Amino acid sequence: MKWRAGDAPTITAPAKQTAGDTRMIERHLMKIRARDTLSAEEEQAIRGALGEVRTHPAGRTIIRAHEELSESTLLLDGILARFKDLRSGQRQVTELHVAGDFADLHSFTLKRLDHDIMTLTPCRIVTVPHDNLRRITEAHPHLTRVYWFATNLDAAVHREWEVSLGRRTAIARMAHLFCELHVRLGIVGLVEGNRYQLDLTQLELSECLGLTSVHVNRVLRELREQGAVEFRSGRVTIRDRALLERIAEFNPSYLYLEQRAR
Amino acid sequence: MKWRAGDAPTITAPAKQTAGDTRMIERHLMKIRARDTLSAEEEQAIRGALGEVRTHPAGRTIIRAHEELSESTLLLDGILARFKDLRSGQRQVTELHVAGDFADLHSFTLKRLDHDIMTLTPCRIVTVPHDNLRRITEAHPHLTRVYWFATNLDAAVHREWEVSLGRRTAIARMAHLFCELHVRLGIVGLVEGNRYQLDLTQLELSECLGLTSVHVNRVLRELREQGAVEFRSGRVTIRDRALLERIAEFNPSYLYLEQRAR
DNA sequence: CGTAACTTTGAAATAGCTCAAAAATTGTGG
DNA sequence: CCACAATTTTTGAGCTATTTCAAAGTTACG
Repeated sequence: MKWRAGDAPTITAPAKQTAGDTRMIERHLMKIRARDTLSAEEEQAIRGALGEVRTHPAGRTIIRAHEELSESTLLLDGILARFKDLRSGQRQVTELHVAGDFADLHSFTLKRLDHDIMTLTPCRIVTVPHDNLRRITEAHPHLTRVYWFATNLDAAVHREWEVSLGRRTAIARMAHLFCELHVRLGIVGLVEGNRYQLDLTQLELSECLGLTSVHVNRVLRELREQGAVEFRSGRVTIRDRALLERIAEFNPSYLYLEQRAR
Repeated sequence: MKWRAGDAPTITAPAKQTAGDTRMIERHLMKIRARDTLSAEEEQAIRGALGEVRTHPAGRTIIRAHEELSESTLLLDGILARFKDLRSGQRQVTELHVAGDFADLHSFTLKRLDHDIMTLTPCRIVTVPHDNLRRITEAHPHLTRVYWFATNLDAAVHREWEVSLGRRTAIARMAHLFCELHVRLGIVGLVEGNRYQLDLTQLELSECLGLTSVHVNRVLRELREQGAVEFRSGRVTIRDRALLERIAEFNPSYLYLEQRAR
């Protein structure tokens, strides 16, 4: 079952682990290295900044708007959603996060968030205390830019979603989201060929796309019938990537997938 | 007349001025000080980072997507729009910028932008070379956080626009934009009582709101008839702020208008 | 003062929504 | 491992917010 925000939170036993586990932040490093270089020293600085590892079941709001935050959350596994609800109960997801993403690196400078963050699937996360981030900004200018870049990348995703929400048709929005996630999950090694796991309900997809779940259902059928992409039991199978990207008018340049000079 | 992107750019004679002009960046400082404190030394570092002053007429695309950038643009006067066009010619504005905003501080870490930026009114800007920003990040950790915060604030605005575009009705979107600009222009001293200058066409408003200009026209009439707000000849007059905010479901917390600890 | 840009209005069309219910799937306790 | 309960998906039928198309006013400026 998937829980809505507002349900009583279940206490999650924080599964403390050795934060230095070499493989743990592998996907995070893959994401950084898709765009920049990291020195051994910088990698060490990142590892040294890690706090506790925790696991959360699906459907938990793990960060609430307006709460003062003293750490950021790095997603190791699972899918997180940033979202806002209107009084009517309508929800808009403003970004999805995948393994390797910071869910709320922006809380380092904002101190509190203007939105909630919830788990859409079971998630493993590691905390990064702001004090440690501050030390990084004082000692590692390049690494600071790397993380500043990461928050600017979130903003670029927000902009592309604004274009989808404001101007793309329902089918193009859906196609665009599948394209984006294909790229983002590919970067961190979570795509096998033309397939990737995406354990969201059609309601959750609709909350990303500014549509109703009923219409998402119809749009998924249309995409399937056109032979572009299939979404079934939490798995996306891209049948015709060129077609899908044409429907979406997808241009990955907003994901900044090129190496930058230090 | 307002020019569309794609028109031949007119050469703008860069009006070089003494970059140190004390008042010049006043609005920029007001914006920062609405959320943080600045030491005299930091203020000096900002002034020392300024490059050339330029003026552009309305309707010029002053920064193009994908171009490599070596400086950022601080808006001194006027209104700028970040936008993306679809193949159909439909345009989505992803953020409006007002005096005191950096239009593209994110280009410091991104190196190139995923969107164009154009002047919607005549604009005066001052450039800030990235080399100077880099020097700031190496010598002024707090000021670095202030500017990182500024880009995170842009992202917060993007998120709120995603909510508008995805879930708000046309009338609420329009009302919300008027509320947002009332606050943002107020911060930099550009609101007189219940009125502020906003020299945009209804087409430009529609490009912000994911609507057609025809529907913007009808929505403006509705807001006027309800007695909430009037928009006439480039001027917004708020007749009933409480009503306007109720229509918009406006909550300014996403604008982070509180002082933060250094 | 003429012309381009912008605003306003009307009428018809439609993409996506709402409401409702059935079918399929998934998770759970026994 | 089964059977139930809950969740999720699917489909149908009617509805509506917003778009489209078209044309008439209005404003602004060279």
